[in-house]
Amino acid sequence: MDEETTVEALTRLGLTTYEARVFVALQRLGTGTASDVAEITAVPRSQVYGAAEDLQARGLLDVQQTRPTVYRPVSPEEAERRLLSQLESVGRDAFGYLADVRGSVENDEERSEAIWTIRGRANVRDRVIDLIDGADDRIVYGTPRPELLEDEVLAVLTEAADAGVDAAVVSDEPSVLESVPADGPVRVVPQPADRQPEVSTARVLLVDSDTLLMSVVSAAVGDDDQEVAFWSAGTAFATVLVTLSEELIELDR
Amino acid sequence: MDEETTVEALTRLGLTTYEARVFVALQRLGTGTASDVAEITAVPRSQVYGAAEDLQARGLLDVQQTRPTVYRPVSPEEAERRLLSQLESVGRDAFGYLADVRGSVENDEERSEAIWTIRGRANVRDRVIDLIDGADDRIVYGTPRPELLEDEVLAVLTEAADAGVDAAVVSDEPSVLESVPADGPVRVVPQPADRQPEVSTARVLLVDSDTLLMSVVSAAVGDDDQEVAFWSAGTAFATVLVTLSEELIELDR
DNA sequence: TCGTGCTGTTAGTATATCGGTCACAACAGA
DNA sequence: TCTGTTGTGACCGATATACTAACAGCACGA
Repeated sequence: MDEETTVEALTRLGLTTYEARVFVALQRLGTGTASDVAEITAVPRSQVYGAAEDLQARGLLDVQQTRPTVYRPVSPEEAERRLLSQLESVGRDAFGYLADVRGSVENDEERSEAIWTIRGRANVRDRVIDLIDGADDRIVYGTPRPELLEDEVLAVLTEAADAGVDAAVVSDEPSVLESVPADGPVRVVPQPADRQPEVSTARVLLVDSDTLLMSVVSAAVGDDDQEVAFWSAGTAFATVLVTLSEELIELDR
Repeated sequence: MDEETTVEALTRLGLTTYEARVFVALQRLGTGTASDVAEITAVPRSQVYGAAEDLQARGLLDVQQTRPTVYRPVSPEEAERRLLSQLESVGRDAFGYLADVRGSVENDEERSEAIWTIRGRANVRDRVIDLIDGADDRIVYGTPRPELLEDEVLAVLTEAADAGVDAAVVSDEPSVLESVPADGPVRVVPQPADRQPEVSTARVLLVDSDTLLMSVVSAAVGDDDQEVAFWSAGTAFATVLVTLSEELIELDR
């Protein structure tokens, strides 16, 4: 992470480019005047004053009212706390309102048989966790890649298993099975190596008899792998797919 | 909190106005097509597609690849978690870098005798907490207004007192003193009502023998009160001011 | 006392992002 | 085949913001 990237990150947290640059420069300086700041970063001296005023209003720096004015940034840890807690409180209000109005518009169209798609590994993982959370009866989680049995997933699996749900991890890859604690409540089900359900499947998740998620990783897009998943719950589709998947997996209870 | 405010809040969390409107509309709908969304919110139908794509990339909605395409937002709680954790990780990187480069530029100018000013009540409160955290020996915190003895401040006072620091709250206002638990480690020191140190003082904080913060509330600016504070630490100024303040306060140990 | 350089403020320009409109081809159902 | 809807892309204009320039105090020294 270099300075430019840091400035960009700070703008994503709500600062303007000038504010971010001034703040970073002041961190490097410890304390400094507008001229000091303008010297070591690409902000015109005359613009430092306005940016600093804004930063002061956000609680990110203190001001020494002398001539010349001297600025003193709060510590990075302090700044992180303040910025994030400001954003959190903004978020609390907004999402509270959303929870209120949720589903407030009638939607005559009955969208049954829905199959939803998700892009991005983190997003897929979050949906997996969501679906596991809703399990009543049993869960089957399969992947040939150890990195796709994330800690968070394993945690909710364990949690569900502790709550009485039959939870199993299946794989043809020993390293995946080994990452599940042997003495824990989550079962492991090895698969024969020649029995690949789908060639490029990244994850399979079955929950109860009517919920399924399946993902693939396409190496094509951009630099890094792009995981794409689809899922369905409470639909006939899902039920059929779950049954199908079960047949492909040797599930010795 | 109405819809417009919510949209604004979401933009502060990094969404564009269109993205925010689409997301809010989908919460109200449950699920919906681009046309559904365009109907109940001020986003041209043609622009819904792009906004939804972006929201999908952020993990805020799933997509049903049918014709017409149907969108399904994640729950508000889920969305809040994802947005904030995205921002947090952005922040972690940035502030990690800042902690590295901190003070990396030599600053020959010795800025001793610094007195720093702070604007905004929350910012003042944070600095108060910061200074209390650094106490070794004793803390005196005075205010005539019960709302300026915030819970967070009382908490760190108690924490410090538990750690062996002599912590005292002084006030001429009984309601302030009553908000300090009588059986707790923080002492209370009543002041005679006629003994106002400074007419409009909002807070006084003394830490050890060389740190002081003092704030006033000016009713002039804008609609709400604007608290302004100054503080100094480790300076001769501070030492003198601490001594001065002590004389104005009847500190019977 | 009169420069000279620095400080802080303000007006002003340029540009890029984003909100908003329009046109159109692909598609589905009648 | 006709018609309304869908999804895509080009286009425009306004606003925010990065950036420039000019200038009036103030400090300090010749």
